[in-house]
Amino acid sequence: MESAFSTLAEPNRRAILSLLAQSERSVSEIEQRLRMPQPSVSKHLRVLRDAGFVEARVDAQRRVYRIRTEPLMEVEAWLAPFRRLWSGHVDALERHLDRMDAPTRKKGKKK
Amino acid sequence: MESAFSTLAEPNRRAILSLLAQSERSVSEIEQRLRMPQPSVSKHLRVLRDAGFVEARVDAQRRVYRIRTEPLMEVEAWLAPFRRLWSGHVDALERHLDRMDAPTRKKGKKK
DNA sequence: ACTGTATATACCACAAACGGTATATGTCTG
DNA sequence: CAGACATATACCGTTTGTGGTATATACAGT
Repeated sequence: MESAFSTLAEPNRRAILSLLAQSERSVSEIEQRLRMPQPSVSKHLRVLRDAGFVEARVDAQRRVYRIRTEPLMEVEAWLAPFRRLWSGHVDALERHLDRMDAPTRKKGKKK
Repeated sequence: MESAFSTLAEPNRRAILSLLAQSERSVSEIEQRLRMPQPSVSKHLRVLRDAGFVEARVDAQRRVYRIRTEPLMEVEAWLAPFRRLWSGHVDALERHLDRMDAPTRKKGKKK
């Protein structure tokens, strides 16, 4: 897994990060909240950790994961030069999202 | 290719977008500037177009591609909730840190 | 219509990612 | 020490993405 972007390409990993954005969580907490099998959670956390997106704290048998911001700031930095292209009409995003699939917004968009 | 993020996972595609951020370009211009084979450029442009990142204008035999901002704004929107984790705004973490070493910190924000 | 140019697509081979299952490692409790 | 619990990893099969090459489509100029 080369870059921050390819790490974020996976929907489950983005979900994990969004969850961890609220507060740190143990593996089993993530497993329950996101309803995904434990090996899958561990594997995605491994990828996220290798890419620097999360770090783990050991608490007895648990590993509590929390976000590291550096890779996210990388993404932010890559995005920065494009921001001038839309700074001015901010509501274009809302129109776009509304057009996509309003009823089933929680998962990724379909093709 | 499901999401905006998986589209951005490819380095060549990010390079194309960065190039198009400066100005619109024809396929052959992209091919020359990025030194990648023409079929590769066309294929990546196809993916970018399907994901809404670019659109093409026809100019005789040329297709001139330019950026569309909506998917980039999607990324920006996904990133937004994380920004508080590193921004200079006053949130709980920041107040906590301020309490720990108040004397050396200035109160203004960075920008 | 023929030729050169610009761009798109079809096909193939290969590598890598993902989900699922089983198993290994490690830690706590009794 | 056993046995339960928490997490990680190994293995496997399938899918998907990517680069390369060849070819198809479209337009321009003569």
